[in-house]
Amino acid sequence: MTRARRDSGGRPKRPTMVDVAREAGVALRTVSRVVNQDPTVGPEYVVKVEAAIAALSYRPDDRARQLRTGVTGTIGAAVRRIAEVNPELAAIERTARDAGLTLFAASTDFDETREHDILISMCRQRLDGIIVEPFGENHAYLQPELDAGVPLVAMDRPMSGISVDCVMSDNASGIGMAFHHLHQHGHRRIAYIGDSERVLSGRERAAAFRAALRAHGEAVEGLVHPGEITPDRVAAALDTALHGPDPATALVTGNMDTTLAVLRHLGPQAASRLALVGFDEVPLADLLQPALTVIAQQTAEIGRTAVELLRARIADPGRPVQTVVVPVTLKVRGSGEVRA
Amino acid sequence: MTRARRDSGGRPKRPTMVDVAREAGVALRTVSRVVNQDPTVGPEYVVKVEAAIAALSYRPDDRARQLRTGVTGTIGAAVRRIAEVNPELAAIERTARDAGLTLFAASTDFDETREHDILISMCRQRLDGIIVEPFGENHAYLQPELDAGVPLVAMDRPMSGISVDCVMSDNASGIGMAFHHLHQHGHRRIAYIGDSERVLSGRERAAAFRAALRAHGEAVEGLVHPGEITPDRVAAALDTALHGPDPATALVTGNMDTTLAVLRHLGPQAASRLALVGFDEVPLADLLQPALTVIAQQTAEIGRTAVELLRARIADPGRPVQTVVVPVTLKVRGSGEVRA
DNA sequence: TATCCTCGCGATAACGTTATCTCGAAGGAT
DNA sequence: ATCCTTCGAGATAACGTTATCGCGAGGATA
Repeated sequence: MTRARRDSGGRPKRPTMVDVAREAGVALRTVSRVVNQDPTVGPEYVVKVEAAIAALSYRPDDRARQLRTGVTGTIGAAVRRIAEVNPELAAIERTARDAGLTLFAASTDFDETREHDILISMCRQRLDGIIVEPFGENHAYLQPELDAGVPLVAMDRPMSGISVDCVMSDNASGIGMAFHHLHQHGHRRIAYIGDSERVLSGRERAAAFRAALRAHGEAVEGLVHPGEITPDRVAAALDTALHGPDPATALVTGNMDTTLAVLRHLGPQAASRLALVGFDEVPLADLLQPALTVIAQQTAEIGRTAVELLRARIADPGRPVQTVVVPVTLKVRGSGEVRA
Repeated sequence: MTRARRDSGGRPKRPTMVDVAREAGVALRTVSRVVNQDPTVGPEYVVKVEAAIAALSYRPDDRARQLRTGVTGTIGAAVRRIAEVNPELAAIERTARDAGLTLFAASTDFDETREHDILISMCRQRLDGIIVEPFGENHAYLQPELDAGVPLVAMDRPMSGISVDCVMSDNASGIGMAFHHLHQHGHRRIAYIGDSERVLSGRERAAAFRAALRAHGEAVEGLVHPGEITPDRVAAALDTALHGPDPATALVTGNMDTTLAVLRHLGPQAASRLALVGFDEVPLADLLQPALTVIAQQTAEIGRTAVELLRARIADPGRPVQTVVVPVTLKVRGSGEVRA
């Protein structure tokens, strides 16, 4: 057992390959070969080196290895929120692990500046590739990184100002399915409350809803309410839709946060009388009364595809940019089957 | 605009400080000084270097910097699940960011092998410190890392086999509060279903519940059911507690997953007739009927404290090991106030 | 036995950055 | 006018690893 050296700061200094080589009485390069399981090393050397590694409790420094080899074996994921229910991220982590890649995840936190900082930081760390759930308005600042060969994949929404691979849900079909489902249950006044049209997914969903209304010969006025997802804004939209002269009897919500805001504003009693289909799965949707009917995104498929797109681009930086659209499914649970 | 060089692999090669120095006509060291905002650089040099940086779209390589300086500015968090509701992790990310630290989070996924791999990988990356929500039985394999000066903090549970800083909730008090609350509402047969006593939190909570029963002169038999959190096991425990000769009228659940398993097994009708207090906050607890009364952990405080403990240890590796116990609070919402 | 490979280990350069040291020029004091 | 100090920039080593190259020993072939 060799005592750990300490540097001037007083903090212990970890042994390096040089130390191991000295301890084992072999060359530095031989230690490297043993660590990397190079088969051309003689068995007696392997024994000596492994003994020295154990004696010093040597641990290779990945930073140095990465610097030398040029690859990090790590991909980054800049998502809106880690630490919240995020099945896409879970799928990304699982897929990355299966591919032997380490995942580095960070929350952009609905903050454009933070998104910028995270992405630039990931570039400076020379990650092998980056998956981003875009939030900002303009990502043209990433063009130099793209030119430098940084593999980049957008998830849930395309990026603006640059051309990158993208995987996203079929928003239009999903909204169409929700509308159609409610229409089939006898509703004629169906309202929509959803996210702001600033982001593409919000734009697509609101547009699809307007199109559905028109296709069924219904008027659009007073029924489509995109905007910020704040309790107040959602409450106002809800009041307009439900308490006007020609009140809606059914509602489609454009994403999970809007769905929850609606449920909280209405309260359990009123909510149970309203026909409601939410876009996006909601945790514990099955425990609510009535259980919540939703348009579910294939989140696992989206996350998996994001990693596969990224791996494909890492393997072939020159391949054509690709957009994958993943279908959505209707989950009938009760709230969407309230009759008019 | 200088064209990006390509290495033999065909992938673009990013410009380095040497390239910038050549472009700017200055020494390598001067570029480094500009990048690091060294005030001793003459203004005309700053202009020249910054122009060269922009022209080449140079981006410093953090790996090389980290290797040279020895610090990564990054802390790791090995938690059971990123991508699930995890307020502790959210607080960790926020606190780390405010401290100028990058957070690297990974899911141990309730898998001891995976936990081991993640922790070792974090050590190899020479992160500045590690926060771990321990899962495995024995962490003695981390002793060499501790000796080497790797700062380590346990969250939610202490670690076994090594002595490290720890922040955790006051489990015993929480269970006591839950029991007392139900007792005050007239219940005399109160059952407990919770996690396995294999882990310390499960052990503490079950023990506290037994102690509460004894303190109130109640018999313990048939009322305390620790074990794996599978739907079948929870269902069996529930049947034993509720359908025996002397059935329980109230229930304390030992953690969120148990609470959800109970609610799902009982169904909405039966659940609304049972007095229930859950340990741990449940997402959407306010939307259930009745809304769920819980013992809430101060998750934000726990996450923040974990980072602070880690920073303190990074700053002073020799400081005494410290355990912080954070109080819990009772959130009265309805389910715990069902009378006997 | 001489020659040619082949195999396996060692010396050394290189990855891209920062830290240490040197050195020249400028400016003030004697 | 000379010396000393100060200031700012350049040359070079170093961080810990892997890749390239060289070289000596040993076996196969002529």
